[in-house]
Amino acid sequence: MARTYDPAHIEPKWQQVWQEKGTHRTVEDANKPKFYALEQFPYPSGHLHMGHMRVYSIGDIIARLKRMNGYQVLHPMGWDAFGLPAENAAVKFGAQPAKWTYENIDFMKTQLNRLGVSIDWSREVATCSPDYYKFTQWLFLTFYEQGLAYRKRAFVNWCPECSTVLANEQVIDGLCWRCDSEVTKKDLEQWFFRITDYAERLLNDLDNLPGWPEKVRTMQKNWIGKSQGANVTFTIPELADEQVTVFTTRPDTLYGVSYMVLAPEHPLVPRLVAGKAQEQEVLAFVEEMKKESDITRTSTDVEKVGHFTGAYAKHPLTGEQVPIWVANYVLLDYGTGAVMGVPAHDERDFAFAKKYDLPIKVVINPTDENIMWEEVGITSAYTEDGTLINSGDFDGTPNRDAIRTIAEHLEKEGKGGLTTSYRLRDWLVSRQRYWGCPIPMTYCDTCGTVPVPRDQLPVLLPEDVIIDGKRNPLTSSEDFMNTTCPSCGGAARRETDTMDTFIDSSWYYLRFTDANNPDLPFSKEAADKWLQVDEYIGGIEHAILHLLYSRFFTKVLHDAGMVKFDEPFKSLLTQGMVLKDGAKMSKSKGNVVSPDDMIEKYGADTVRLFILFAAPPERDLDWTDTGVEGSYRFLNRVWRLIEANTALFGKKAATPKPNDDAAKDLYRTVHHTIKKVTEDIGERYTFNTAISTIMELVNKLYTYPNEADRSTFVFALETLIVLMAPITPHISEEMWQLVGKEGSVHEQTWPTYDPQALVLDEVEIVIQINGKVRDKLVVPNGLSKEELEQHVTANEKTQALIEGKTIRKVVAVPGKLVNIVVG
RNA sequence: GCCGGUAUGGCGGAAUUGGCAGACGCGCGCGACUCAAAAUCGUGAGGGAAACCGUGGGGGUUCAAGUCCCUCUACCGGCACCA
Repeated sequence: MARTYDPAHIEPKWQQVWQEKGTHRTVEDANKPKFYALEQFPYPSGHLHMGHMRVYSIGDIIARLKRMNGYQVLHPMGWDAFGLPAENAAVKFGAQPAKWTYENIDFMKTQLNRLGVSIDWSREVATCSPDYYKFTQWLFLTFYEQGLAYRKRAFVNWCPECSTVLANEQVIDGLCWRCDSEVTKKDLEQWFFRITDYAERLLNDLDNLPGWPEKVRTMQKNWIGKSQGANVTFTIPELADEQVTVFTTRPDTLYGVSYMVLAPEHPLVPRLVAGKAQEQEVLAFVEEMKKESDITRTSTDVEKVGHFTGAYAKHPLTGEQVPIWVANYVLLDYGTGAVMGVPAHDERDFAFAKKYDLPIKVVINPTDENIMWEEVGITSAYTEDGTLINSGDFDGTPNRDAIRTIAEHLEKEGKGGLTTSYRLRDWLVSRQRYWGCPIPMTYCDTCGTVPVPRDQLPVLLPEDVIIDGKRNPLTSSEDFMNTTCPSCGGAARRETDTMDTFIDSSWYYLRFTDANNPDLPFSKEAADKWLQVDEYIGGIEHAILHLLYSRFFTKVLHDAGMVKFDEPFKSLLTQGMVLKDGAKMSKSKGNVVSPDDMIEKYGADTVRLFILFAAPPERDLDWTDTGVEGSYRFLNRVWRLIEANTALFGKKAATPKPNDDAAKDLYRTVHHTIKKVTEDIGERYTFNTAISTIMELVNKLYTYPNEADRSTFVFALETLIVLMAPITPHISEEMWQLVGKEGSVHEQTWPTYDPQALVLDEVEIVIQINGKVRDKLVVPNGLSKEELEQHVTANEKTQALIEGKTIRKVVAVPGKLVNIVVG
């Protein structure tokens, strides 16, 4: 009686066996090469969705292949467990954040195991566990000691909905990354990480990451936003020659300056307007601007608004009086917070000058032209290259050269020089929320800001707090707030902000290498052994946030001597979204496909197979019910093939003796399949084509003649089971047992192909006439160009095709084609 | 505006180094099995009667272009009054 394929029965069975035998434990074996396969760990929101299924299926197939290929593989999993949803659950239905989170983790862990993912759970981490966040605090202290964590008062991004501040990276088009509320500004004293110190390295080292998608590297480049130019220092005679510096990318236009603009928040503004007629008007404007977010203020739709301060600066080279303005479009925290206005050569400045009737002074002529600007007038900014005019000693210099020469001249005079600006700002890491890692700092009236010593970590999150979504919850715990100063022992106050959860996830990949170390975040030895992560898999949504922060962390820890590498992720695979009917799955659209339902109906192997087959990993994948049916059908097809032939198998591996044409062909196909699957899964990550090649093998096995050699047939079936093991682990294990093999299929050595076996005796050659396919011809393999040409031109079929025509040229490509050009 | 990516049958996609475009799968047609259906097995198809035409449009290089070069278009994404 034939057994039918029953995933509901075999999948839980093998999952239990693997767990009991510890099959997925990390094997530490110095004789083997290492491989660190990592998927971005999930936030424990409650349940895994199809996107999770996809990322973990991709990671698992890679990890399993490497294991069978003789690598020691680290394939761990954890939980990005701090975050606002746990607090929202507390506000909404009174849940305790910790309890809510750990219950979600339990459930999602079950889901992951049901997918058959080969995870070493002995290294599991949850960022909300004191065992983990103790070391997040430990590392915060490292940043502090390195001078990279500092506190400053600033206008920061504030999300009213989340009642907390946000980093620049968390403001997307002026909206909060999590809740899409409009972000406003707030003047607060907050902790920052000095990521701008690393801007240049974060930018340059992108070139050392060939394993990253171009797209992600470009996004990071854009975000860092390097801009080369010059600082130019003006003086203000009426303020006792106080200096004010502008940043410009066009120092070559310095002689064309007709005004200067400061950001409204620029510290000089109140002094410039003091006692002037403009004072009231300007200060009112400044107050108005402080309320607006940078995004609204500098949006392209918003009109440029400026006010004259009544004050003048002195031009550093000409000594001319330059009127000083304030305007909405100048930002305090980019460049120097001040710009020079050159209307003749900048479109924005031109529009501003026209609006406020400021002088326009031309200082660049198109090369080889002598335009009489005074006569013809100027109707738009001239932004092309050219030659300097009206520029003192620099007249006649090509403007490209003048960028450098003018900057160098300024430097000699002590009035500026070449410099670089970045768009990247320091990372604001404080959050006014409860469910996060407490910042290990205390404030003492006597000693000031005092870090909590490492031997007093962790600073535990208190439980006697009020979470109402309004105030900072930690301020509601008197016990937490009031502490003693670690330095003088006197009364002190604790920092009540927690850290941005992106700090937790900026180092978890390091913790996995030494997850149970009680004394250190990780040992240098373990980190240096396993890092870099050989393949990191996750969504494109972290292209800037998590991936930039993690790179920054790694560089800081490298500089602190804690690790030898300075980039964490050698290769990055950004998987596409899982769509249904061409749209993102969402509850509101009602197009959500539940992984649990699918696994229940078809089994995890079918889900994995479909996910990997339906699209290459980096593209979006459209979930189709008929497609899943097809994958299920294929597994049934394989099952029946094996089941019907179990009697042929012996305990020992089959030794193929291909001695007839069908067997020879099958033997060659098996080796071709091994090669293709090995390369597609192991190197190219095109799992879809690996699977299609396996399907072709199965199709061939179905048409294999009964009278052809059995040993080759069994060899093919055995190889098939092994090749499927990384993709569909449960059915492969079951079939391995079904045919009487010993041990686990997952402990088998990955087959290697014999290049000799791929060589054909005869090959089919395409015959082209003038580049068009006209016929095909079977010729012996291995003919040289000349032999092939001779062979084909002498052939009757070819003769017939070219009859009556003159051969002008013959191009022969061995093994492929012969193209005959006739006149 | 600057930067990056993508474009192939009815659909998902393949073609890795310039060498038979459309592998594999879905869907569809036909056949076998069946009283019938499902399941399964087999089989067929890019368009066109054909010459031929076909990889977003136009041009080019080449014996040969989905693949290389130029140019344009559409869509997706990042940055953006960034000085």
